[in-house]
Parts: sequence; C-alpha cells; structure tokens
Amino acid sequence: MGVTELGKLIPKEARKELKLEQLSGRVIALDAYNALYQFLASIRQPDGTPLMDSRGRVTSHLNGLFYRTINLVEAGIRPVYVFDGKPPELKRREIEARRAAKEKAREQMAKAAAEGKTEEVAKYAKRVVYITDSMAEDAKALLTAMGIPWVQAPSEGEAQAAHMAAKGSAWGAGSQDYDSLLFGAPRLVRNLAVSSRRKVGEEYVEVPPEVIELESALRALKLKSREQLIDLAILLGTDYNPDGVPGVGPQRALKIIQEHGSLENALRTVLKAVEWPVDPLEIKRMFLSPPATDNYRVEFREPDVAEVYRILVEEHDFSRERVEKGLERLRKALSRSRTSSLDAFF
DNA sequence: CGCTCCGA
DNA sequence: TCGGAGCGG
Repeated sequence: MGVTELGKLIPKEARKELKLEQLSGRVIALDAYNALYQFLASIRQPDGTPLMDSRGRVTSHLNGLFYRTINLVEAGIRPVYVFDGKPPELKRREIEARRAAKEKAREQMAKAAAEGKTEEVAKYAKRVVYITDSMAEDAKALLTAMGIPWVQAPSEGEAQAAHMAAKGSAWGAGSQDYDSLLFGAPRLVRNLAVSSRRKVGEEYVEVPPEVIELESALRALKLKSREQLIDLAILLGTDYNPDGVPGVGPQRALKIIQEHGSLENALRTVLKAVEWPVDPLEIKRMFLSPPATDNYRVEFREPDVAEVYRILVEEHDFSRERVEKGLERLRKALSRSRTSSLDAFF
C-alpha cells in the first residue's frame, strides 16, 4: 500500500532500470514484510491454496524467501532484512481499513467457493493474506540459519531501512512502496528479483529492478527538499491519511507545494477549509523523525547447513534435494563475495 | 515467486 | 538455448 499515488507522480526520468548484477557489492536494507506479503500472495496453487507443510502450516513465505535471497546473494547483493515492529498509533485507521477489506475479501472468497468458481476463489485468496507472528519468526530463523542479517525495527520497517540507508549502513532501501523515500532513504530499489514479471491484462511484462534516487525524484518533481516531498505525499494520501485531501489530485497537490513552499503555508491559505481526520503536521513529524534504532549489526556468516535442513526439511517438509541444491548455490555465492570484496563479509 | 522439465 | 507449463509444501 503505502504512498501509491506518489509513485504514479514519479516519472521515468527519475528511475534507473538495471540488472541485478549492477547492484553487486551493495548492502540493501529490505522491507521484510513487503517481501513476505508478495510471496504469500503469489506462491499459490491455481485454486488459491498456499504451500503448506504436513501439519497445515503455510510455507509460501519460506519458499520465496529462501530462493530469492539465494538469487540476490548470487548477484553479489548483500541483503539485510528489516522486520516491522509495533505499528504506530497513527496507522490504526489504515490497519482497521485493511482488516475490513480482508474481511470482505474473505466473504467474497467463500461465496465464490460455494459457487465453484475456482479462479475467483484464487483472486480473493490473495487479498486475504496476513502475516502471523509465527510466520515472521520462521522467516527470521531461516535467515539466521542462512547467515543473512536481519534487523528488528522498533516500529515501521521502512523507516528503519531508510534510517540504515541514510546512515550509510546500507546503500539503499528495498521495497515496492515509496515510503522509504519519505523516511529519508537516499535510494529506493524496487522490483528486486531475478525475473520480475507482472501480469498486465493477460500478458506478462518483464519488470526489471529499478533505483530511484531521492535527489532525482525531487528534481523531476521540481521540489526543493524531502520535506516538500513529504508535504506532497500527505496531500496525496499516506498510510496515516489514506484518503489524502478529497478533491485534490496529483497535479494540483504538486502545484500547491511548489507554489506555497510547505504544507504549513498551504494549511494557512489554500487548504484552510480542509478538515483532516488526523493532524497532518503529526504525519509530517512521523515521516521526518520516525522511531528507528542504531542497535543492529549487518554481519554475514557462513550458512548453518544443519539448521537450514532442520527448519525447511524436518520442520516444514521441503525436499531435501532442493534445499541441498539451494544451499550449495548459497555457499558458492558467499565464498565468491568474500574473495571479491576484501572487507564486507566476515 | 522461482525452479525444473520438456518440446521446439 | 529458449520459454511455457506445472509444481513446490
């Protein structure tokens, strides 16, 4: 979700498409929940059933996380996954709205199932995706066993990832959402996958990785600062005010910020009559200085092979042969990274 | 989503 | 060597 409208406003000139290998040697702070959601939504059977172990526990997220992480490391990328902590109070309305939307999807799914419409069931099933604590714990345990670092954010994962990128602990933040830019990441990496394909109508279109630099985005939008980008986003709608300002579309919002210079000025003039469900200046403060921690380490280790087998094969019924093959790729890729960059690993 | 297999 | 189909858990 995030700031979808902002994404539509960022033109192609501000985006640099590239090959995964061009990110070789970079530490990228990945929004773990964003990735897990994608896996849980897309790794499914045609009827919408996710992958599950023999005890009925969902494993789609582990499947996706395992193979994607290996691919990133093979490309020379050093991923550090950032997990969400406690959501900010400001997000409560959005979280409730999402829960309601899922509830509705669940009902539609049940209806489609009763009518025997398999494709419809699959469509709605993807909207009902949720990440339980145990799924997050599984993912963290797998990453630890793979030797890949992860960080527990105090609150929003994207804010923590942006903080790490701003400090230089990471080169950029990786997510599909644009919020990292608002939180101060100097670079946002999107579509971070080997063969990112997206269904457009009936066709599948290749979606290569892309980097959006904060400075490029500002230049393209003719804005002077991240603060102005935040102001723009608040007019368009964020997770903390999903509806934005009714009646103000992207072009008008951009014009308001360009001409009035700041949200504060606009609130005193053109937006004087607007009623806000939450204080927009509180939202601005959240983006400018969100909860984040410096208590983390970005350390890559040799994979603990036995532990990966325990989690994936013994605990969750993955095929031993496939996991073995994956671990071999991971091991090779890690040793290559070690010889090519003298510092980084270990 | 990503892997593997198989047919061209 | 490529790419679509089908499966993974």
